[in-house]
Amino acid sequence: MQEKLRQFQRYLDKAGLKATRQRELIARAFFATTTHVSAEGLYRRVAGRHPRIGLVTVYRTLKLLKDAGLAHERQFGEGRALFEHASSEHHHDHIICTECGKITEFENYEIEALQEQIVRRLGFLIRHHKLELYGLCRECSAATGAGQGIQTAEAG
Amino acid sequence: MQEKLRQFQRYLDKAGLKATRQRELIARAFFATTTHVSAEGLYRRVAGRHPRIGLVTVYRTLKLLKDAGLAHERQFGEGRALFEHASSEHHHDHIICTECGKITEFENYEIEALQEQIVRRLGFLIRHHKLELYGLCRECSAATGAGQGIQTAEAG
DNA sequence: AGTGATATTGATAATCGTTTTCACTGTCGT
DNA sequence: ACGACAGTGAAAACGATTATCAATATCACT
Ligand SMILES: [Mn+2]
Ligand SMILES: [Mn+2]
Ligand SMILES: [Zn+2]
Ligand SMILES: [Zn+2]
Repeated sequence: MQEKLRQFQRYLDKAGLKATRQRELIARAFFATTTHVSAEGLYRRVAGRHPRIGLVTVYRTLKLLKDAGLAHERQFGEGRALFEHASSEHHHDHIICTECGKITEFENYEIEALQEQIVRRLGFLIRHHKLELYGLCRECSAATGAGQGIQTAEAG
Repeated sequence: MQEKLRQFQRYLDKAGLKATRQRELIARAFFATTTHVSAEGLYRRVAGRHPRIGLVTVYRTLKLLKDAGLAHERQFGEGRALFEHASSEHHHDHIICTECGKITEFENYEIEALQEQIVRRLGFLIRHHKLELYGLCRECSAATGAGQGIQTAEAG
């Protein structure tokens, strides 16, 4: 957390940007999150104790955090974007429960490798990809009484 | 095309909806497309010869076509949605050129199978998925002079 | 073919997350 | 401390899509 804050300060300095009170507060709140958070959600966390900060500045600071390589922006389905730490850890993809909104992360080397092959075959140069599985989590599928039989992945 | 139109008419009839002049014109224009088209794009095609049709009706008819199982709606990146025929053919995923917007389709059974495994392991019940690869197509990567060396898929 | 209940249309306004604008304020190198 | 200029926040703008609503078209039933 302290290290990430320092990284952010360093980025601002190198980019000739100013280290403002608001930026530090927002970055601190962001690094304190452990899940996927929306701009609005982060705003509420910050505004709780610092009412003078505007939602616009949260949007702007999140963009800076992305530029600094410290945040990833995700667009699940429609609606608002969610942000999460851009850990130096592994890349991961997501499973989203369409009922309760729960987001589960996973990583699968084989899928990534297969994507590689496909792309190379087609002559593309891949920059990034998006793999999202939508469905019901264990709890929600139990609750809605959906059969637990074998399900065929069919996509949209 | 004639068959798809008939399917649409049948759907409208069964759902107690009316077969209007506008719906037929819009459906006809949609079935005449061969690529991914936006609501606005389809509207322009129709409005060319039938200026009395409104964009709103295009949106509404596209929703009906989806409900009838004849169209798929895709959300690539941000911005407007694109629609394409929901052929009875195989499911497919997409590669999108971030430079020129070209969309290439592909299907890979192994990836689908791996997704199955992951999901089953996590206890989810999958409804649909989204796999999109973003990068430069052959032409654009040549034009921008990006090296043709081996590229590592790294995702966002 | 005519009637009437009601589904549909299209112009317009509303929505919603995000970005721009702009006058005022804060930061930081000097 | 000064001053250039980047940053802030309130409000307005944005862009794709959806809701409203009065006027119109469809179609089952005569
Ligand atoms: Mn994540
Ligand atoms: Mn397609
Ligand atoms: Zn759930
Ligand atoms: Zn291209």
